[in-house]
This record gives sequence, structure tokens and C-alpha cells, in this order.
Amino acid sequence: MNLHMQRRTVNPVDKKARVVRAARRLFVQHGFHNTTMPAIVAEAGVSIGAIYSYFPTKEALARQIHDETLAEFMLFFDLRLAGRTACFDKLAAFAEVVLETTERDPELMEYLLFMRHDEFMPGLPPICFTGPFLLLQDFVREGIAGGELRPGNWLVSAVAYTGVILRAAELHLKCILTEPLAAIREELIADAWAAIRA
Amino acid sequence: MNLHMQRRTVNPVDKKARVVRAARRLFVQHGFHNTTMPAIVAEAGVSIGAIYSYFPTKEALARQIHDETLAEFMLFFDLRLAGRTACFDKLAAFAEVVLETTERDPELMEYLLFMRHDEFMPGLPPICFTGPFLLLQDFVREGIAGGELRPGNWLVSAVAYTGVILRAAELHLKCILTEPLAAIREELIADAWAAIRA
Amino acid sequence: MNLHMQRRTVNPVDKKARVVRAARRLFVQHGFHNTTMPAIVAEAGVSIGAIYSYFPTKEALARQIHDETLAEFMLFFDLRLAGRTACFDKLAAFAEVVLETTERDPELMEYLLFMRHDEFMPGLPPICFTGPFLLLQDFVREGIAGGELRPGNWLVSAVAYTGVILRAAELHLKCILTEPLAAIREELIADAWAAIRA
Amino acid sequence: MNLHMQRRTVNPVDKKARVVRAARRLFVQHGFHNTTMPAIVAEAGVSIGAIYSYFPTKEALARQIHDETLAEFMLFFDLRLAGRTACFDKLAAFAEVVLETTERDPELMEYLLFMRHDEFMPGLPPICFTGPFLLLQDFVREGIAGGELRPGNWLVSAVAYTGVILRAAELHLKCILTEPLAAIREELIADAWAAIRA
DNA sequence: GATGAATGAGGGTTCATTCAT
DNA sequence: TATGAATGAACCCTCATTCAT
Repeated sequence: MNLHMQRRTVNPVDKKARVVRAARRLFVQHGFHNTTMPAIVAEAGVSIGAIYSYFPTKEALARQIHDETLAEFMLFFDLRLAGRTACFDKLAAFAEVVLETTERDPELMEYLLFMRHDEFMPGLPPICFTGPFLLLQDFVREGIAGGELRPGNWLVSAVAYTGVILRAAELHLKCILTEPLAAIREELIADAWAAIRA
Repeated sequence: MNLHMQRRTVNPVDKKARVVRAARRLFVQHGFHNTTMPAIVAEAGVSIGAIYSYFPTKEALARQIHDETLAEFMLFFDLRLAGRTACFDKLAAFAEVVLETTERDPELMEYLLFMRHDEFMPGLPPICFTGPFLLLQDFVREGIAGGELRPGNWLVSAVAYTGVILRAAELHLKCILTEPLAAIREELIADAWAAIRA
Repeated sequence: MNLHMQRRTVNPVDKKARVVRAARRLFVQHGFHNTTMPAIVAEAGVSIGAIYSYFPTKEALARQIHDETLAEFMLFFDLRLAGRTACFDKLAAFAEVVLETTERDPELMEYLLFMRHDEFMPGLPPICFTGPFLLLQDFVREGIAGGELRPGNWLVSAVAYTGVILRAAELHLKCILTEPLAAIREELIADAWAAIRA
Repeated sequence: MNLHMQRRTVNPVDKKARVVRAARRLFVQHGFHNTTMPAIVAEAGVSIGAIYSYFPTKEALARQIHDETLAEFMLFFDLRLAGRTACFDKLAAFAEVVLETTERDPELMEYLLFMRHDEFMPGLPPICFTGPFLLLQDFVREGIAGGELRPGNWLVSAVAYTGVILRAAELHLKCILTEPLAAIREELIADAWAAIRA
């Protein structure tokens, strides 16, 4: 490869990342089966051959998007949890991460909330059975044990808390709850907490 | 009509209904674009020609399923509302209908919660902007005005209440919240109410 | 069959004729393969089952139309030839029949000129090899032998005469030669005759 | 590029041209609706995908064939007209082009004479209303004005001249007029001219 | 590696024909 | 005999994937 070509070529890492970004945007917007490889080519500005040099199949591309997206969200949650010990604070960390991510990177949140990943990964557990959500269930169990939350079925309490927060994110992404989430964050966290506190 | 004939012939109304049932089951399970007409043929036990004599296109079939499903749910909600006047009771009617329908006719509820109808009806408002959900928003507004609910953004309160209930239905359908919903109905309604009551 | 039914039923002969008429109209207009049986049903106002009780297949229907149409044209020609002996008069009989039929029963002439009968009767000789046209070739041969026509290839002379007349009919049916054919009949016959007379 | 590769690869221009050739042959032979895409695939020796990479639809393929064919014929006519001024010579140019093309590229002439292009281009004017034929009508008008042709309806005269020539081409293509057209060219041109000369 | 023209299985849909009524 | 709902082979077309360059 000569200098002339180096000037015209993109860093392969960036190129792969561009493919992933473009594909996730299209998958979220139109669904997996309604997104064609040529559409990804057009959105990402790379050749079809390049995509197939990074991923063996369209499904493998989708799988990588899935894993990366979940990992990114888990990372945000982990960072936000640092130093929090009270049940209220740990649950609020979840709410904050969900609401802030919804506004900062809507595609990520749309992916978590709406993507039908069973279209390309049959048999995979649903997203609400993954890291952040399991962690939150732990917090609820501890909260009940510690008397901060009302006694009862801990799974029901976890459902209630996450239901309030996630539905707000969902309706915001669907342009039904049009207020900035930052403006109603406190009210949402208060409502979610009221649903399950002792 | 004698018995011999009964065995070989199907009432056309039943046949069309069989197609609708089979198609909804498959649409909900695999999504619109991942459900092929041959798959519907196999599931419904009718010929492809018969389906196209009932519906001009696959999309028209999906549209009819959509309309029927929404109308059926709205009917259940209307019936359950009869005679209820207190805010708590009217909101509870919504919760009861959602939770009971989830167990009695899971496909109907899966359709309402998971179907991406924008795959075949681009531009249509999301389901959470249809009849039952708009009605529920009215009840919340009245509840705040009447002092039964905490003051605040009424849309946020509606989001909180429905979030608790719908997420329970969602996780039950995904086999994560495995308890019979009838068993946790009171707890869910209590949590949802606690989230927004005065 | 009781009186009540007689009032509601059509003479089967008429019904069959209606089918033939409707089918020929549609075949001429849209071609054989672009005419559907349901379209014939709609045009003829009979049931699909009735058509299949008259004709075993769509092709058999087309064949009968073909035979009837050719026979009808041959009949007109025969009648017009009665009593004509001079070469000019016999050729003029052909021209008159073509031009008058074009205006009186355009569908018949469209059929003769434009129908691609090889779409449903592969291997059949073209229409210009059938009765009236063979007859006309005989007249030309006689005309040359009798000195009324220029010596030369008799087939070429037949081609020339029929070419003038048939192209006029063709362009009239295509709405390019819009004058009433009756008004230019003499001129056409004169031109055709001039092309080949001694 | 070595010999081995040449055997396995086709110039894309040739490939597209092969498709056009094969399709025109089949369209002319069996008509548009009676020619299936698989048949074109077999005739052209390319994949169905390749065809659809050249033309968005079967109709677009037919349209391109139509345009190319008309343009090619018009070009021949233009070239042949060069330097001709007398009415007889200009009309003879038309006759020569028609008769020679009929023998040199029968498919082209069959297309012009027999193709029902309204099957795929509804509303398009018939071929006899296109370039060469309009030009010929001009020549006839000038010939009448200049006294070289008999007075009368100029359209009728144009019909007469073209009728003689085109019917000869038509019957030659249908294997009825089996003589080589080159051998009867002079006689045909003489007959056509005799039909309309002063 | 990167490219994109080419491949062909499989999609949605049509329509000639059948057969229970 | 007449009806028309039902059948399914075959249509046109799409798009994930390959491979010569």
C-alpha cells in the first residue's frame, strides 16, 4: 500500500465501528428483517465486501451489536452505582442511567426497549434478564430485607419500580411523553419509589 | 347438511377466523416480516389462494388483525368500567383487564405489547396512543383534579400507573415473572396506586 | 324447471354467445394472456362455472372464437363475391368487405389484423393463409393470366393489393387514419388497383 | 487478463446486450406476457439477479428494447435518405430499408410489425406514428404538392405506399412470401409507386 | 484486504381450473 | 346444469451471500 492509498483509506477500526453504528440505527428503526445489507452499505458508506470481511453473516453483525449495546449500558450503570449504598440511591442510579441515556443516546435505549432480538438470536434470554436488571432485583431483595421497602414479592416490587421508569423512557422515545426527561426525572423517581417503599 | 359433508367442509367464517388467528400467532411470535405466507398456510391449514380471497395482501391481513385486536381489548375495558366512579376503581379496571387478558388470551396481550405494527402500517400512531390508554389519561387528570391523586404532571402519573401494570404483563409473557398474575394482582394494583395517590 | 325459474334463466345459447363476445372483446383489447377468466366473467355477466361448462379450457374458448371469427369473415366475402366476374370486381369485393367490416364490426377486424393466435394455438397457420386470402391469390393469378393485371410474381401482386387495403383498415382501427373509410373507399380501391393493373 | 479468465467472465456490456437480444427474441416470438423471466434467463444464459441489476422490472427491460429498436430503425432510414431528393427516391429509401432489414435482422422487423407494446407501455402511440412513418408522410405531402404524386388525401397515399411494402415484409417474416426480398424488391417498389404516382 | 457484479433460493401474489353445493 | 369458494403451480421480484478482480 503506497502513501497515496493511505490517504484515501479509513482506519479499519473506524470502518467497522461505522458499520455497527449504521446497522444499529437501521435495525432499531426498521427491524432486523426490514433492514437490507445494501441499506447498511448506503448508511455506513462502506462496501458490502468490507462488511462481510468483518462479519461472516448479517446475523453475526446483529449479535455483535447486541452484545456491545448491552455491555455499554451495563458499564454506565456500574459507573453510576459507585459509592451508593442506600436502597433508594441504588435504585435511583438505575433510573438516572435509563433516563439520561434515553436523551443522550436514544438509539441505545431504543435498542434495549424495542429490539426484537429473537429475530436473529432465537432462544436468547430477553434483555430484562440481563445484567442491570438482575442487579436491580438484588437491590430490591436487599431493600425488603433491610426494611426500606414494603414486604412482599420482591420480583413484583422490581417490576413496579422498573415499570415506572422504563415506560417513561419508552413513551419519550415514541414522542408521546414529550417533556425533557431531565425535567420530570425527580417526579418519576419519586413515583417509582412510592410504589414500593416501606 | 349431513355428517359426511360436515367433515369435509368448513364454515367460511371459521376459515377466515382461522387465518386471522394463525397469522396473529405467527406475527406476534416472529414479527411481520419474518412470517411467510406459506407459514400462515401451514398454521391455518388453508390454501394460499383462500387467504388471498379473504385479504388482498399480507399487509391488509395484518391491518385487520390490528384493528380487531385493538377493538377487542377496548371492548373488555369498556365492559369492566361499567358502574365504576372512583378514580381508584377506574384505574383498577384497566389493571384488571390487562392482567386477566394476559392470562386468558396471551396472544392478544402479546400483540398489544410487542407487535411492531409500523412494519406494515407506517405512520400509524403507537398503540399506547389508542382508546384505552387515552381513557386512562383522562381518569388520571380527573383524579388529580379531584384530589385523589398527588398533584403533578398528569402524563407522568399515567405513565407511572400503566408502567407498573404493563411491565408485569410483559415479564409474565416473557416467562420471567412466572407467578400467576391473579395471585399478585392485588399487590400490583396497590403498588401502582401507591405510586401516584395523594 | 318451473315458470318462476324460466323467468330468471337465460337461454343457454345466448349465454354462450355472450361469453364468446365478451371474451373476443377482451382478447382483442388486452391479448390472450392479459385477459383473465374473472375479467371474462365480469364482462359477460355469467359465472365462471358456466363458462367451464361450455368450454373445457380458456384455450378452447379462444379456439372457438378464432374459428367463428374467420368463418364469419369468409361468409361476408362469399356473399359479396356473388355475381362478380371481372378481376377488378372480385378484388374490389375483398376491399369492400374489409373496409365495411372495419367500420361495422371493428372487433372482428381487429381480431383478424392484430390477434396473436399463436399464444393459444401454437403451430396454426397465420390468418393470411386462410380462406379469403387464398381466394384472393387465385383471383390475382387469373387476372395476370387474363391480361387484366401486369405480368410478374402473382404473390407479390396479391401482397400489394391486400397491403393497401389492410393497412388502411389497420390504421383506421388504431385511430391514425381517422376519416370514415366509406369516404376514402374509392380512392383506396383505385390505389390498390393501380399498383397491379396491366 | 489471461485466457482462463476470459472463458469464465463476460464483459458486462455484452451481458446486458445478451439479455436485451434474448428478451427481444422471446417477446417477439411469444409476446410480452407469455415470456417469463426464467425463459429469458435460459435464453440469455445469465442469472435472474443479473437481469434485475440491469433493469428494475420486466417492463423496464421491455421499454429499453422498444426504444433501442425504434432508434436503430430510424438510424438506418436516416442513413439511407442521405442525398436523395426526388420523391420516388425518398420513398424508395423507406422501402429498401424495410426490405433489407427484414432479411438482415428479421427480429428487428418482427418487433416493429408484430409487437404489441401496449402490453407493457399502456397509452404509448403505435409504432406507425413514430419517426420514420411521420417522415414518410411528409415526403408524400411534398410529392403531391410537387406534382409527382396523384392529388388526393395524402394520408391515404402514404397508407397505400407503406401498405405494399410492409405487407411484403410481414408475409416474408411469416414464411408465406418465401422469395428472397432482394429478388422482388424492384417489383414491390414499382407496385407501391404505381399505386400513388401522378 | 477490499470491491461490487453476479447468484439463486425463497419471498408475496395471480389466476386457470376444480368440485361440493 | 350452474355456482363461486377454494386450490396450488408458476409468476415477478428481493436480497443475503459469494468470488473474480
